[in-house]
Amino acid sequence: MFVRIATESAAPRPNSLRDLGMTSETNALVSLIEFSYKKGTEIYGEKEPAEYVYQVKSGAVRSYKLLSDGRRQIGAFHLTGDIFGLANGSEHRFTAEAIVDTTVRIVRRQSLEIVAESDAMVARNLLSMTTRNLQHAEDHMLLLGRKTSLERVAAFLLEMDKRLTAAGVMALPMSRRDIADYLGLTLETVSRALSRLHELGVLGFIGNTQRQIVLLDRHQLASLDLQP
Amino acid sequence: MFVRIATESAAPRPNSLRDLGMTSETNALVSLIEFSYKKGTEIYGEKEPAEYVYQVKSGAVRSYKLLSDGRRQIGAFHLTGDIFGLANGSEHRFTAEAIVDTTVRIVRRQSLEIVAESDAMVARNLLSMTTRNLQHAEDHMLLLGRKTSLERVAAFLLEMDKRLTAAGVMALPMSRRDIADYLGLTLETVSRALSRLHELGVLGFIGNTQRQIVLLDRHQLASLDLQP
DNA sequence: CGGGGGCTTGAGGCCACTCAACGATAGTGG
DNA sequence: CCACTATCGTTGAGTGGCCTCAAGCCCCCG
Repeated sequence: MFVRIATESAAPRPNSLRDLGMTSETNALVSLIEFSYKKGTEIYGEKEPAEYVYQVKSGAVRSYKLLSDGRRQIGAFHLTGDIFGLANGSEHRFTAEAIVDTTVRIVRRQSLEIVAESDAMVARNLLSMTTRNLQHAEDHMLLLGRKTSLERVAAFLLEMDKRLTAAGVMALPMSRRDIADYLGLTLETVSRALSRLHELGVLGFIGNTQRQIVLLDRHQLASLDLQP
Repeated sequence: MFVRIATESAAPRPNSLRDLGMTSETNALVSLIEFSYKKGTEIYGEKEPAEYVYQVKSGAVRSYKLLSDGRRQIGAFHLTGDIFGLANGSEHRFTAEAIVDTTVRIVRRQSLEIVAESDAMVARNLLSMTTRNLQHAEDHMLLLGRKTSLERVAAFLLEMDKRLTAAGVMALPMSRRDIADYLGLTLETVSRALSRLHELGVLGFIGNTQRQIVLLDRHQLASLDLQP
């Protein structure tokens, strides 16, 4: 599973995983290590003991649950900068896989807990991160329970737009199947919805791969979603 | 909205809301007050400032989100003993309504936060409660995204069985419509699924209302759900 | 006792799923 | 360098599970 190991570069750039666990004095307690995973490999499995907390340095990760017959529900995508695997509890509740070649930083969960015990700010950060995850799950329940396929795809595009658009174009790392399993649809339905949005002039495709999307009309897209 | 006000009875019985915020010394800081809500009334609304945290003393509560066209997704039912409204963040993310006549205990959110600042155990309890809520939401995403109607209803019955069965019979406080909006279905589909489970001999109805259910075959019900 | 809300059941329709074919692309090995 | 293959995405045709609409029953409650 672990493809490459490298100690972190010496330059102490600020980053959220460091921010989460470290005031300057306790800094030395927690070491940040990097790991790389090839496309498609598992980072950890559901029910495995949660030994580490992860932050995406580059690449993308999917967290999912499986039913015994293979139906899959992706709970979240983790993109550059995101922290995941924070399974407060001894076991992971999702399986995490690299969607593309991915490098992560890790810290031992235990060392975080020890620091949190004495540092109220660290404890607050843990809580606010968990709360953010909870809020995402709550919004996603509404999507999965009550939205139409077009609304789901529109919501997905708006979410990704906020998180990974660079220079006006959104380079999706995940496949149609991943999107479908995130939105509770089939890949064909996702494809049809994207084609429909293309016809409507809401989005355009760039290049010959279908994973680079440019949003032409965010306003119309937002009206196709429907939050309140 | 507030129907009746009563100060808590003097006898200091242990209860989780107290456990959450209190070590014996700080006890006096946080006062527990009771409020009662008539069936169908709102306890708080989505986007309202979250001033209080609640615990159900008796009755039942639904937490839900609405889309602008009226589609509703219930995120959770809160039954006797449950703590809710812990919206770590300044605004509530759900609307909460009393399903039946309900009495709750409340504490100011702010007083909890102050205590948490100095008491690591309280902080840990806040985090573990939020984590429990997150876990529930994660499981519910799998249900909403990937399970069939029969699997959803079976899962619902098993969940309620764990939480409110007394003397072998489960007295559901919520209507078919509430169940449907919790499971991402229509009330007719819920009704049909229950009828089907009745035909299969998995459950029986008691009395002339349809809300008292006795589970006759939990094993078969569990096999109709499907977690792993 | 009349009215209304909650529940069940049936008939029909629709949206998303299933199954299938096809084109395009990227990776593989001769 | 070029088949060869596997993977990914799109699109069409047909099906089916859940939704919609409707009727009727029962119970509660005024």
